Amino acid sequence: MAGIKDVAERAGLSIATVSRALSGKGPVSSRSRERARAAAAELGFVPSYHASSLASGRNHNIGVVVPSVHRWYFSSVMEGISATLIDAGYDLTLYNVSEGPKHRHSVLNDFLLRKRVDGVIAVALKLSEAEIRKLLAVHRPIVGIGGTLPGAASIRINDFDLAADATNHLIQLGHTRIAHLTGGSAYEQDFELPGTRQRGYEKAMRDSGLAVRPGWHIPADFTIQGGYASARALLGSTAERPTAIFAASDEMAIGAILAARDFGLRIPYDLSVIGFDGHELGEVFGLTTIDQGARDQGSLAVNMLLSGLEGDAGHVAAEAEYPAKFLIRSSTAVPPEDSPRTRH
Amino acid sequence: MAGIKDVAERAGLSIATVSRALSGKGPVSSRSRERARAAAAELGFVPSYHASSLASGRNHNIGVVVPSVHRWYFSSVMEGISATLIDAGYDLTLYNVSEGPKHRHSVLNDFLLRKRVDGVIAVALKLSEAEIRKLLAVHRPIVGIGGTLPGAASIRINDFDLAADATNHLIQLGHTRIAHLTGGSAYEQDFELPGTRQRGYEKAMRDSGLAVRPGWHIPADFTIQGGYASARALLGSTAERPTAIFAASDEMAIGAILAARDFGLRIPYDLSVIGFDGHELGEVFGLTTIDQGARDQGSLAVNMLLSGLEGDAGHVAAEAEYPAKFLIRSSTAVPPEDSPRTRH
DNA sequence: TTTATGGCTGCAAACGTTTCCACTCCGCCG
DNA sequence: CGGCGGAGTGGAAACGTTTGCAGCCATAAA
Repeated sequence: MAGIKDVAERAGLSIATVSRALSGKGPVSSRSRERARAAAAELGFVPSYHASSLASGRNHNIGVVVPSVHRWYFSSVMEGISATLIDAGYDLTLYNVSEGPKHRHSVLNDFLLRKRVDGVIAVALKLSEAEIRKLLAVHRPIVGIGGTLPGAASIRINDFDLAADATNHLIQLGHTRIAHLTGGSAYEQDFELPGTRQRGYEKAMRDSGLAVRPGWHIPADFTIQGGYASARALLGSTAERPTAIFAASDEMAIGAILAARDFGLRIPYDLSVIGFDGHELGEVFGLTTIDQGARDQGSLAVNMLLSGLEGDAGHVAAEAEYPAKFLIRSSTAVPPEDSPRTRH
Repeated sequence: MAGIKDVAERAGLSIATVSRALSGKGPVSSRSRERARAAAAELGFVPSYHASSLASGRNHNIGVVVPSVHRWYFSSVMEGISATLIDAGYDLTLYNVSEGPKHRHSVLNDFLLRKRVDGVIAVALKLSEAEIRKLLAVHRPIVGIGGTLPGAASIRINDFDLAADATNHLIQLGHTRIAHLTGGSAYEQDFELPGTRQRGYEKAMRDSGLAVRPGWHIPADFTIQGGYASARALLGSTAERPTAIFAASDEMAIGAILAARDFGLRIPYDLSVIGFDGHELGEVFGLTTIDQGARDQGSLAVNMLLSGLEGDAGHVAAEAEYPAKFLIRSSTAVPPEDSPRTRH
């Protein structure tokens, strides 16, 4: 393996000059620059990552902590993050802590403290203040996505208002019996948005003087399967049936649509369904939803991080609210005229 | 930031001893070990990643190259890889090249050559021999998943035989008019398995003397949306309708089921559908499929890589075939008795 | 008592860059 | 015409570990 020394020899230059020529930092005559480049190319020289990081203190590496890489929202964000990082010439070190608290703990207290990343993006992770403090002590910038980080920058959507908007959309159509599919408790551990969206739903209901029936916000786990199972239970029950469902994720909404079909309910005539997220699959089902642009949020997070890294402003802009788009398709309509059968 | 020097001073030991004590390599008296540990803990010492990598030549970091992190198969494999790596104390550097050839090229010819990873896992990527040669020159082990890598280790399932099995399952049920949903051409660029599965399908058909009608293997793009669109086109056409569909992915199979429902076809009475992969969602649809244990393949790849790294065997075991499981659920049955209407 | 043995230990040399500093030119301004 | 500044260069000191080597001191064997 050729080192910078070999390049210097071959180019007839000093190591220092070659380093400057290849990195683009510092003044180098164009003649020297050419020579250095040529020699490096001939030798197939690639600078040692560790040596240069050690000497410069810059890693060109961003750590990303996610609760799962398998679910739609996270992999969407990841796509945005990874594409933007590659373009910027940065590595992306992935810490997927889906295996539970053990991994979460070792990542936060071991892996991430070894100063091998220049910054951290935490996706939908509720970090404690102590955890943030420790991270900030080692890495300049941290940005959170989908959840505020006390003391660090973050980018998020307004889950509360948007959930209220979604609910209001149904209310304005004339619905009064609106159920809500939300996150399960296991999910919640590290993740505040299910709760936030649920509160948005409750507020909209209350503001319109509508009852939030206890049986009508149902934990699912944000997946199609979960939404399907919960909606089956809901729609199959002998109690009065809702005329609309607001699901806190598109996946659960799709599950609800599938369940409704099982019962022969036509969407949107017998049942309106609105989701939340902007899942590509929503198109197939004509799902009305709120598109939160997960992918773009990832890109944005990277840009925030990198600008805070390059500019020595030290800390990154405090908090950015990402504008979500209301997407009205064909899964929501006015409620059925005949107040549907009230069994029993 | 405390360095090893500070720890040594505090513990009243030499730097060398502290290093050995903390890393566990080399002989250290238990008394020294205790002292070193205590001092390190008190100072909150975390060894510098780059310095130790530079000195030791070991990175404790694996590079993973994937064509996408957003689709089911890849994110499943990633889950397995990431969990196993964290347990082993390794970092995972993710190179997601879904953005196309530009990223693919810079990752393979730039990012990965800077010796910052100890090994590479390439998922479903068709690497050229030249690319593999360059990688092997820098990193000892490389293992591929879901695609053979000439000259490197790989772990894969037997796509050809399994696709034939799936097709034969339908044939044995009595089906003769069997359509196949396969990958699209854009997808194919870097990925050999759609073609392989298609050839398995064709072989099984030929072996049973059945016609492979040109209009009946249809490109989709491995997604639910793609499968849905293709199946709609297929089932809605005026031509003779197949009684069974073999989809090269579960997602496409699910799309086909949704499309069939649109046409009022009952699964499996009017139409049998078999998938391929082991997608969790298959359960909801009662999808008969071949579970290829994507997640476990990821774990296995890591173990192969790490054992080739720790043992200085140099190269990793050549090629492992992962056993897939045939999962018969309720989406396949004997074909309808009345040879269904042949329109036109 | 002497000599081998072997576990512990510390010194110092890597590892391969980046970057500070000092130095030499050269052109330009006063 | 002298001094000044700035571009270009090279030497050498970091950066913070790991590890080869050699020395040391017990203990066991002769």
